[in-house]
Amino acid sequence: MLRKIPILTAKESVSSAAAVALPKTSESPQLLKIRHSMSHVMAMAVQQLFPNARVTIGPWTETGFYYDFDNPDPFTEADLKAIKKGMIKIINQKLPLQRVEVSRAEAETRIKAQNEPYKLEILEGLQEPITLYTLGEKWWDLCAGPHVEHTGQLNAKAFELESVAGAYWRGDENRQQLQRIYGTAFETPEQLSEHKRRIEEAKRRDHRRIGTDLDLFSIEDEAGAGLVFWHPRGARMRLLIEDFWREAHFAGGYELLYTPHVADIDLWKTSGHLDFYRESMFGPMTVDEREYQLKPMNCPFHVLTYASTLRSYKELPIRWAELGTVYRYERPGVMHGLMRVRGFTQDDAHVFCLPEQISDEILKILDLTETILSTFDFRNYEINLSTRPEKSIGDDAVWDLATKGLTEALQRKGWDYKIDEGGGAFYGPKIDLKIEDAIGRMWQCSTIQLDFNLPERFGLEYVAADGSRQRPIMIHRAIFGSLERFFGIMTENYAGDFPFWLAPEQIRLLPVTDEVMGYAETIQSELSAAGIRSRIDRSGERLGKLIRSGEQQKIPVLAVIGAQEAEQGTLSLRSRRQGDLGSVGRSQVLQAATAANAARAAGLELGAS
RNA sequence: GCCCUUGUAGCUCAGCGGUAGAGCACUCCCUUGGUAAGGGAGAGGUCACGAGUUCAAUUCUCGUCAAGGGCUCCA
Repeated sequence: MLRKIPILTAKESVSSAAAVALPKTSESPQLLKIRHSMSHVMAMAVQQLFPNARVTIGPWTETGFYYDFDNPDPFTEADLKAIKKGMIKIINQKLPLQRVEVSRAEAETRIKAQNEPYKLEILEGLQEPITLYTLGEKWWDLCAGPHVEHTGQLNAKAFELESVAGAYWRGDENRQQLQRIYGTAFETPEQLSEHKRRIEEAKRRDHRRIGTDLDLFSIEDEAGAGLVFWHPRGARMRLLIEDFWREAHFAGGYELLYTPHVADIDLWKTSGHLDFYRESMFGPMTVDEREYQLKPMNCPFHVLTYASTLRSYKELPIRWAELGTVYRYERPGVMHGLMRVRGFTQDDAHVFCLPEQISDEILKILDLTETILSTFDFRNYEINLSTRPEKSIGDDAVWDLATKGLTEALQRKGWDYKIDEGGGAFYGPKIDLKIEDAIGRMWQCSTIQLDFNLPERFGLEYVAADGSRQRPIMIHRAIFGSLERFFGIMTENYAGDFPFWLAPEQIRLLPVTDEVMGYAETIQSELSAAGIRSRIDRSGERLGKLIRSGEQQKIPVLAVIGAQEAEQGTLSLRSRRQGDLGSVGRSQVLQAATAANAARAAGLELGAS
């Protein structure tokens, strides 16, 4: 008999294909006009309602538009409603938008007549011809366009004002704080509702929500902002991730290090971090009249480890990795769940190698990166190669060699990449990798950076074949970046529906009656002995409730145990990803679960019984 | 750090100048129930923290801390 079970397929769990496509602004010339014009309509509506509001800039963004105002009073939610109404009125009037070319002098006269100081400042930076757009007869704005021909081409049912936020004039925090109103607009109401659906979807996946619901982690007021508490379920997942990470690194020829959490502040003077990042570091502490610093980076420690003995060229490449927890002072107001915290764990590694080894080493890193990320179902990447900036150290020959090494490795790997000319750090070129999640968002996690600076500062050497002392090339790399942040991204990618191997509780045993509790306990100890994470639901509720709780907690496999199962030595399996798996022998379940863990699989593979 | 919003039970939220409520979760009792909520009872709150106004503050004002949306920043 077929049962009606809402089944989450593997496909759905990682991607929810949308029927309505939502182009980015830059991908649709028409949408660009709509959004750009919409911001002008909004500005006009605002000035009708708030005559004291001064206009500044109002560009489109990839997902909508905004306009920054200088207004004596902050805008409220109620104001947004009124502004929206005003916009609809303007749209319905089908006002023409017309491009007008004027001389600088005329533009200046017109702006002064309207008392718009910000516009005047914008004008200073413009070159002739100066263009402005009129909206109807009374309102106009300095603008290069393009715009729709008249507001009738804007759909009054396909736009929304979304939020008010503070923003600085010209993005400079020392200048006037402005009121920014964000909005979005589409060609059709269907697109708008799809846009809203996606916002809801992102909310549903929010790792902060899931972290609380599934009891994975918390951040405690009493302890301080940006400091993460891993609860047992989250800690178990983190451990699984770390175990996998270690295994992959040993297989990739790395050795692991453990280094201290604090060290003499001189280390950070030598490394140069103190000069550059003092404001982003936790303050120093004095012990025995010596100043110590909580570590914001692991690299100096790895460098010291390298320097602890004389190295031969025969030892290179040296690959050392560490899950190193670092602390950085983040300004209040910038923390965000696990994504931006003050204490986090870098999956940091440093490779010390010869110049001619660069290409091979980078390729190995790219391979390892792919191995690790794809295990979490991140398979689409966006790669950037950043080259030498103007202000930088090291001589041209080394930069060329290094950049060539990175390029060569990317080509050998067969990955497409973009070049960010001059985007490298002052101390070396780098490769950054972004991963795409299930709903199309890009997240930068992995980074591979060459560093000519630290080996220099710490005087690192190796003895070359000819007996001379040479400076090794140093590569910094992180794959997850921050373990905390990656955990957040991964959680949102899976929407909390973790693959079988990673779930903190893999199988929940649901006894139909108390009579089968003994059998359930036997199964549970069998599973535990095999390293499979299971629990018996002892709440004593009816089966329907047990199922509901299990599904709400996103347990990958629910195993119903009744008199029938106890008698036959089976379990009735219900998988979140695979649906009803029917009645399965206990040894077969054990086998399949063990195999799934070993293979780090998303679900169980049950052979014919 | 800056702008706006918020902070009431573990979670989601209601409430209000006279000292506290709901749903879910939790505990106990009844029910032994077969694939997304069985019934009943109970416990649980310095209303974030500090100060001020007031006869009286969870409620109003100010400050602090934290969270959310942005801005700025991010080795």
